[in-house]
Amino acid sequence: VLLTVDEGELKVLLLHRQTEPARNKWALPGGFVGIDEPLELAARRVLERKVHLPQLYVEQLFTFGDPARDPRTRVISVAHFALVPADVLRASLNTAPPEPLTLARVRVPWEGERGGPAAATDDAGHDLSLAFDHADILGMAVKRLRGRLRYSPVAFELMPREFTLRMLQSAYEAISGAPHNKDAFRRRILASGEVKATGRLETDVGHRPAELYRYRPASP
Amino acid sequence: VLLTVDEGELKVLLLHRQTEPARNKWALPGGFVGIDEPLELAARRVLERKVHLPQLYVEQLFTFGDPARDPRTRVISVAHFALVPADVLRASLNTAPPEPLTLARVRVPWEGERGGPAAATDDAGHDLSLAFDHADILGMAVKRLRGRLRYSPVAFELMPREFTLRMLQSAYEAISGAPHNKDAFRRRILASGEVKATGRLETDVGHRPAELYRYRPASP
DNA sequence: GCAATAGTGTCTTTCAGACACTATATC
DNA sequence: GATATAGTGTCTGAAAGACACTATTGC
Repeated sequence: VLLTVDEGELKVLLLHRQTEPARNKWALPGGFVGIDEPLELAARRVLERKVHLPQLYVEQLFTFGDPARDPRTRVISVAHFALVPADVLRASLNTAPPEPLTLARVRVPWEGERGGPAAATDDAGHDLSLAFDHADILGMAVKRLRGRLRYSPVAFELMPREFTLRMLQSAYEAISGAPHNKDAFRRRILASGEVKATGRLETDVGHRPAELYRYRPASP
Repeated sequence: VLLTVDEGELKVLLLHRQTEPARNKWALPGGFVGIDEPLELAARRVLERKVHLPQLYVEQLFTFGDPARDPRTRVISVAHFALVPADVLRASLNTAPPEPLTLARVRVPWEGERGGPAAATDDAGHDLSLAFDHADILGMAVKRLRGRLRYSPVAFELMPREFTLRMLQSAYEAISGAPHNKDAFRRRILASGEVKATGRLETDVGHRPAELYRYRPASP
């Protein structure tokens, strides 16, 4: 489940299936694990084949094993989710071989961290038909990402190298699906010591430019 | 990973391996998934075979798939963790067939939710030798349980039907590995609306008896 | 009465939300 | 100068920690 925040919205990479089963539906990228291959490496390899992306954040999500989830035979999927900054992903998609893939908006029909299936929509806002139990997997990824947001610096994985605090807040809001308090957000992020001011300002923004920051992982 | 809190300490059910590999080491209960069996059902079945326990809390934990984790062949384990009140487990162990199993103390060499392997010790406090990567699995279970503690009513799964707030706090402390503030703990639990006073008091305690409460899941 | 723990009241600290205000780019 | 957003200062309210105090059982 490759997620990103693009233009203030949470998006997911989907592939258009050309073969049965679930032909013409949209699916999360997937593949088989090599007999001597670690699970996370397999997830990275699958993504690498679709979009050439080294060094992205990958985390194991959940293992889906319902006997009926694939009509062909018993398939157990160790789902992972990955995060990548939108600018990096866009650049990668432009150089990738022309494949029937899309970066779809994620529509989450529940609030907070309650969980449940999620939908993907096209640019017009119409739901895409997802293959197999991929709506459940997508929902689980969003739930996990929302949970990580509070206690883990995952949001920085979605930022370019230098970013403004407003950009970071916008990513938080896209993920959590709720607005955040500007003052409190700034105070909290700055107090966390996880960002370092560069002293430089953004340019060409038509209003007072914000300072650019970099992510600096906390030492302990 | 069957965990419980017994006598104020976090404990785990371990089986003594009688056969190679890892002979004479201690292992978490495990087994193979049936070809048409859901994953969580398999976990429940395995536990049921060891200790007859209906209706216990089971949650998928993490899937361990390192190619070298079992010396015989590639084995991928979808680890689950389960919670059971100590009194229920003790009663069940007494009626179970005499098997080489133990309820070992869990020793967590890290603080908070940092994660990492955990150890199991005998009553004298000496570490037991754990089979395969089961120290990693145990550590992951403790990490997850500590994480659940704050935002999820899992601690009630470890309580008998009626319990005092002090017992509940003791379980929290055993799991988190850190003392809690009594006043704040009481306020928080009572304010959560997840416990219902019974009006009855504990008896034969040699000091002022505490009121007994029951768990009442929050409505929404 | 003594020991031990249950349970309550209050003060302080911390932190998030709300709001108002000043600052500084582009146009 | 207008506009829009960046960034700061201050008040308030919620919740946790600290501490002191009262309550109630068995012995």
